[in-house]
Amino acid sequence: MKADALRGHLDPMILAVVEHEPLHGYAIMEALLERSGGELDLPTGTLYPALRRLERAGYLASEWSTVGGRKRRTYQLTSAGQKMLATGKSEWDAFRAVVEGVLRPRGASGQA
Amino acid sequence: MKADALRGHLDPMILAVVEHEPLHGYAIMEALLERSGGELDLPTGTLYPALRRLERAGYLASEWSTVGGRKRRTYQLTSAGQKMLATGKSEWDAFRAVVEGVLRPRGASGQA
DNA sequence: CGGTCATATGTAGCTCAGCTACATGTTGCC
DNA sequence: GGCAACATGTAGCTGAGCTACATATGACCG
Repeated sequence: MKADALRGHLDPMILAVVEHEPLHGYAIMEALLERSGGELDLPTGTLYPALRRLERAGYLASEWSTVGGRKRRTYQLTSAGQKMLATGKSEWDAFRAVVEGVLRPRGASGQA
Repeated sequence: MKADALRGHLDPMILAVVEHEPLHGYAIMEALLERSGGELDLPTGTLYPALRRLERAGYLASEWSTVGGRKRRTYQLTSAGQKMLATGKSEWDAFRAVVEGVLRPRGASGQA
């Protein structure tokens, strides 16, 4: 998958992954990989800054813990994050409709 | 629509618009606007550089003409452009599947 | 005849998200 | 000892789409 394609779509995807259960960064990476059927393999240089961005924006809240000697920073969705996720989903639907309307127009005046 | 969302998806959309008939820049803008139901209103600072980029890449070929005293640069799809459009469409399908798999997972192990 | 809108094309410069590459440390296995 | 998986993070680059600006013609109105 091309890198640019993700632009602006990654944030809601991350929020969606922690919607029902808080997860730490590494687990979020694995969840994205699994939900995408192995397609979405984020580099750490993408994920961790994104998580900090989302926390700074108030959509995620984090908490440190130690499990088996390893430090984890666990993120959970805030209420603002829930709203943002809902917004993101409907924005995705709108975006998808736009792209498909252009890529595969049907009906009235689109076709030559 | 957020600006970032378009990243990496605009190119195939432009190619799709000139798939069946060559169009000049301004007409491409209008076609995108129409096919998207008024959602996709590109600034000229986005479209014209994009067209030049696509031409440089060999996906479009352009030709100047004058209609009613106004100069037009008309773009048509090259054979490389046709291939690129097909590639772009299937990449879009894959991307869409990834996003929706993450945003709205169903089945096996995704849900909490 | 002057103003303004639609038509038509273009450039300069900014922004910033996702990337590559690097840096650090633990646990577990061979 | 060494390597993989686990776990988190920063510095710096890239480039596409954006804002703002610049230019020019034709059409319509008063």
